[in-house]
Amino acid sequence: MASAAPKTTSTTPTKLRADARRNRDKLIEMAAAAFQEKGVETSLEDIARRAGVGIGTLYRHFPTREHLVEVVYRRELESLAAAASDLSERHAPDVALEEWMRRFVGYIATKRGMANSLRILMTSNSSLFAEGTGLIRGALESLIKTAGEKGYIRTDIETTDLLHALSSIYSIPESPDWRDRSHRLIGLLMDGLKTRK
Amino acid sequence: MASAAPKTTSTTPTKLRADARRNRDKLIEMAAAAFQEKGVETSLEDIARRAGVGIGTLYRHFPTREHLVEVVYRRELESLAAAASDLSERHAPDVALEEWMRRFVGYIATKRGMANSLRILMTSNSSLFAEGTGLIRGALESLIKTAGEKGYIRTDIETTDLLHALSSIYSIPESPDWRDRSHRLIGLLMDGLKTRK
DNA sequence: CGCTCAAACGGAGGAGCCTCCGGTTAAACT
DNA sequence: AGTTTAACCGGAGGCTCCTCCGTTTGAGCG
Repeated sequence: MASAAPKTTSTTPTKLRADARRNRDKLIEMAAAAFQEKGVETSLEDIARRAGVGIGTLYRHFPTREHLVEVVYRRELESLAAAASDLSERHAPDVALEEWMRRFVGYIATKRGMANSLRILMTSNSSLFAEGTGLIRGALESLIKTAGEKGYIRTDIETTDLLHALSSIYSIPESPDWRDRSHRLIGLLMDGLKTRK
Repeated sequence: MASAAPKTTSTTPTKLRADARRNRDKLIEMAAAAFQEKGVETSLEDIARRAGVGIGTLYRHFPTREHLVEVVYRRELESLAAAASDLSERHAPDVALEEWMRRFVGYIATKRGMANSLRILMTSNSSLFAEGTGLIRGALESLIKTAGEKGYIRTDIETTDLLHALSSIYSIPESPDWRDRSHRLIGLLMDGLKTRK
């Protein structure tokens, strides 16, 4: 009964008519923006409106709110992972690492508050999250590795440990200076990473 | 910010105007019936209609769907627990135990399918569930105890074990003969309980 | 009793959800 | 280029949610 969900990767493989693909992309883009500023509870009708399509079109592409959330979520995760190699090319390894951690924090910041809705996704489609953390872990790992090899930071760092340290930012209570706090924490971590053992 | 939720026990202590209490009780009763036959997703408007009150009245008493669900849930839990002593008075200890287990099974049967909605409650108000299982455990325990003391069943039974065995019925896949299966399981358990070690 | 008024009622109204289907159009074929 | 048609579009419609506020009523008091 409840099986065989169609794949909905952001790099959609299924062939779509030109107009369909256009609308789909626009919807994802607008949904991302809307989720950002109003949380996942935003009106779907509003998202459709912003994308300049009818509500019917939205529902055809994403039969469920969760489908849409999933695609947006995965997309952001992928771009965050991709940013790692990008930053590596453009900056010194330590700068790249720090900047990436900042972005990571910025990313999970937007995810607070919609924890409840994400939980539904989490239980119904846990593979998404497994993949997701895999991607992130990989990105962080490669940053650590190159920075370590080139002598910018120590080499005895466990990726998992650093990831945990970053994730702990979740638990910093909501407050106006949340961003500052998390950035200070990252600074602290960087100092620690640069310490020769 | 999110704290100090008003107590909503089924034995409501807060003084209410006569009409208010009447409506409240009627609403709970109808909600229980509606949840039973259509699941927790039933239209609240429908519940109000059945209870013969306006939707506004429903929302005043239960600002949230979850509030209503909680009250109904707790009520049923309490009556299930209360049934234990009732059965004890009316039947031989072993019969009482078996009958109670049947009712228990019947109860959790109605809770399948609305697992998702209950999960929200579970995370937001876990004390309810702690209390709930406590009540149930207590009821089962006293049934086992008297049946054991009077020599109807063996005395080396752990309440928790039996409870687990009963709860495992959750995992029996949905099917037309679900009820039969679970009753056979109970029969099996009873046979085991009567075996002198 | 009859008055008073805080408490309770109830339903209209604005907004969102989701479905359904007649109209539109990209793209394959001739 | 013209035709065909399957894929796609969009919004009206039926339903539910939840709030807000004018009206009704229970119950304490003179």
